[in-house]
Amino acid sequence: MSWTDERVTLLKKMWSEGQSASQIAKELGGVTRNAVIGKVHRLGLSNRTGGEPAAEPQPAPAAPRAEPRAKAPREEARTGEPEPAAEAAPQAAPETKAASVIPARSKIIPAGQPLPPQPSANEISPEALAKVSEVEKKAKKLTLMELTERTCKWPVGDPATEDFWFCGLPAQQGKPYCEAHVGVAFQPMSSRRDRRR
DNA sequence: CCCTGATTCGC
DNA sequence: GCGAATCAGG
Repeated sequence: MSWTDERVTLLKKMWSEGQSASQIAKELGGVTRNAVIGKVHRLGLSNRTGGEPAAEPQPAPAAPRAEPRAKAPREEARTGEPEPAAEAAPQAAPETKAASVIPARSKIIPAGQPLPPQPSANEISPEALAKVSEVEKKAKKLTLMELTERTCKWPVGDPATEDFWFCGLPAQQGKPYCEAHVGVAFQPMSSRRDRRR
């Protein structure tokens, strides 16, 4: 496979959307994530800050090459790159209609089984809920059959309707949900403290 | 172990 | 230019 115009276009699109190199590679087919990453760099869009070039001055003009080639171990010397890479999380809206985001508890729960924990809104941190609502937009919306060992199995919607799917985003290693859903699924004891009953 | 991107360098 | 191998990190 070669980097045709449309393949590059798709690459750019997905990369700017925040898709991972491996996801892009799968989508494109015929290439590995390494190929994707390599291309991304050659295209000069390694900096995912969609907008600006983030002008990065070239401080150190490559120092003298002590020992040239040779099978010697890689030179880890990074001439210079303070770049804190602004990880500005677009948390924004604190109160994102979170409530509607919680997986609806159907009235027809079979014999009460493994449905994921479905805490009530009032006992989850607003941040976590906000995160969930954000993530939901990017959810893969998988069907039961499409879930795998490593996809988020958080259910969304009412199982009794067509509007039901599973998150499907990459799950946290060892956990059944993606980062965002792990956040609302597993809470520290402290938060459910005075919930005596 | 799973995954991520970054870099090098023979091709 | 390409991308496997490798590195570094979560």
